[in-house]
Amino acid sequence: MSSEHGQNKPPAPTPPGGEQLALIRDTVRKAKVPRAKPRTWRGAALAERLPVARVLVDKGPVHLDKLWDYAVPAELDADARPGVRVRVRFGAGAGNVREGRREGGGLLDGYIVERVAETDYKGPLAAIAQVLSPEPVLSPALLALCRAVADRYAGSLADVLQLAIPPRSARAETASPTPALPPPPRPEPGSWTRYPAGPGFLDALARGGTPRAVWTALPGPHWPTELATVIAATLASGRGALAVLPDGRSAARVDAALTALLGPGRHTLLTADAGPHERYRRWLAVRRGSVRAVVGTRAAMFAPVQDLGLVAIWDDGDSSHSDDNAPRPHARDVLLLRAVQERTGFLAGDLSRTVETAQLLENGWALPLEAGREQVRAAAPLVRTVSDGDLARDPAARAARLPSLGWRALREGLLRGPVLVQVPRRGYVPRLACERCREPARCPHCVGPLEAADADTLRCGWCGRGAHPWHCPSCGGNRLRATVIGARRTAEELGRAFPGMPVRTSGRDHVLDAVPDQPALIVATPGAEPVAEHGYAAALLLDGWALLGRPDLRAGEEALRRWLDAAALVRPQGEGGAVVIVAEPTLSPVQALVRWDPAGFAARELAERAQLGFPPVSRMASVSGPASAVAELLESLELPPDAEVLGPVPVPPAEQGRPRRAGETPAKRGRPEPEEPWERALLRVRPGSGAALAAALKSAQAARLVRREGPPVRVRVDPPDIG
DNA sequence: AGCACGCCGACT
DNA sequence: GTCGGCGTGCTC
Repeated sequence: MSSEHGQNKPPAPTPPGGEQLALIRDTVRKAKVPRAKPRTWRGAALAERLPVARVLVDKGPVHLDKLWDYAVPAELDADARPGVRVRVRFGAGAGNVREGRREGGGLLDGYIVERVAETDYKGPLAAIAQVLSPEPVLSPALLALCRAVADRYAGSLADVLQLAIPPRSARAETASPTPALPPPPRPEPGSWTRYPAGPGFLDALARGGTPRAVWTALPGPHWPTELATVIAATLASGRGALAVLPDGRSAARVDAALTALLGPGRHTLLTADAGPHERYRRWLAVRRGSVRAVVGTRAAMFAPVQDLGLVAIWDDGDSSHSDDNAPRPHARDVLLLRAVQERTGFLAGDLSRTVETAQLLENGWALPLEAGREQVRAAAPLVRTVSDGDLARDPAARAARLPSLGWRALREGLLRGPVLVQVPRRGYVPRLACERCREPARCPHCVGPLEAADADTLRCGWCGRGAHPWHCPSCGGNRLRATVIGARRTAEELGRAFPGMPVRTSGRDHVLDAVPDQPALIVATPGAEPVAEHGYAAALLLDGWALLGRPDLRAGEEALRRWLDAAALVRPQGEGGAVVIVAEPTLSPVQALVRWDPAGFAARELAERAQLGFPPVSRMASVSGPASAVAELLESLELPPDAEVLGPVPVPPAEQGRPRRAGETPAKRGRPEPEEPWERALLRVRPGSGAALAAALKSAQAARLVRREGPPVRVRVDPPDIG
């Protein structure tokens, strides 16, 4: 009975009597699973010390978001340490003492959170079925962090653990741990001397301090090395450091800078493209303390760095810092929680500045790390604006829709090196606008945004009605600004305007990392701009109105961020670097670019948000789903007294997202519900009540799930797209 | 989520 | 008299 139908599995330990039934069931159910079969341990002796394990079940519905007590068999005593992955039987009947009957209940994965002497549970404990691996992957610090993240985002601990702990790869665990290298010597400040507070910040880190700063990086190629220097200074104190970057490209640049600074062996790169096995191997090396510094993309925000001394984030305004999976935590906020919980230094670095980091400065939690005006002038290109009505007289330039100033900048730049042309992504433009006054075109029936269904048809993005003869309600114009011309067509047109000049494009599908230092036109969409070896000679930022016209609270902030990112790749003004932006010169993001003043812009933006009661000054959450389900959830919410409910309003079909998992039939009463229109409500609380709001949402959501009330409702704390 | 227990209608 | 509907509640 110990062989399982010829499968070449290791022989089962001889079970105590009366267990055949369970073995047979497992064999029949999943004969292909090559795992050691879990035992039921009935009658087995328990561990002598601390025979109770408190287990967090990894998957399952939200209301399982609590600890369960299991007995620890003596045989598993040594391996069943806090933090290890285990399998437990869970479900009705599992503990039922109808002898010899069921050993039922499914096997679920989980983690031992602690070992204790006694249980509060009145009833017989089931035993842990199996210790999957003796590797303690869930440390107390990681658990505390994940709990805090789950609370902040009204999500379940199990969901957060899934983001924080990579899937196991048994092979990776067998590698013998290498001892950590000794702390490196304290690094030279290098280009940090351009910032008055820079050397002091490095010094504080190197001496074991925990300074907190918002760093507005000077334009140019130095920031990866500067970030690496900050990490090296923290390592010099004998502590670890963690830096999170928005994409693999920028993470690789900082990784390379660290290698140049420290050589190999003291740091590791944690990004998705390493593959699951390699990722787990590196993660383990970090957890085991072999490697003290981590550079990575957002999943690295949970990296179990030992004795963490600094957490850093680069470009926190980039949307890829929001995780895709529930509860969709933002790397900046996770790192802020870590900085507080693990008492570390904090650095948010950026060429621009978000309102969130502006708020850290305003309330005094962090200090600014900024260069003086003369350093900015020395590093930044000359920025000029041109309104796009002003078309060049040159026929080739007219054909490429270039204003004269832009045309000149391109022509002169190309004499001295590569020139960057930034074009908003096609499809990035959410709505049409009046050609004359730029007033967004709205549906005459429901005020939704109008879209161009095809060349000649207008349709409302919300209600779907057509709006054929359109007139601008504010200026009476009847011509619409259509779509943005995409990168590829822009490249074709520029190629005709500059015959013989090489034209390359970099966009979503094929992103260029770098371009050589030769005259060429580089057409790129925002975020995909290649680095030029010695900087671009010039840049032309086209169709600024498209970035600014997005119906989003962050449109201005985001546009400025995109422009600064591109303009920072251009040579300094003193070396002839020039930027021309095609946009309305009076708009404040445009002016902030011309003055190279992201800090001032963010401060004004923050003040405005405070005035309007918008995040991050207040905290918001969105609740969306079928109208009746949203209404029920709102009804059952026990909100803090200062909470406001905005809406609900209809959700345009395009934003409803994919339907929930298949096989879920909302109609249980036989009465098939018609697919109900979706609604979204926003909840808003004053500063300080964010935790109460999240707690209220979490318990209302849990109550719904426990009672299986209708279709699920999507809850999101800090929704990114409030317009 | 599963899966039991439990309390009311039409069937061999 | 039972079989079985799915409402309610628990799972260490």
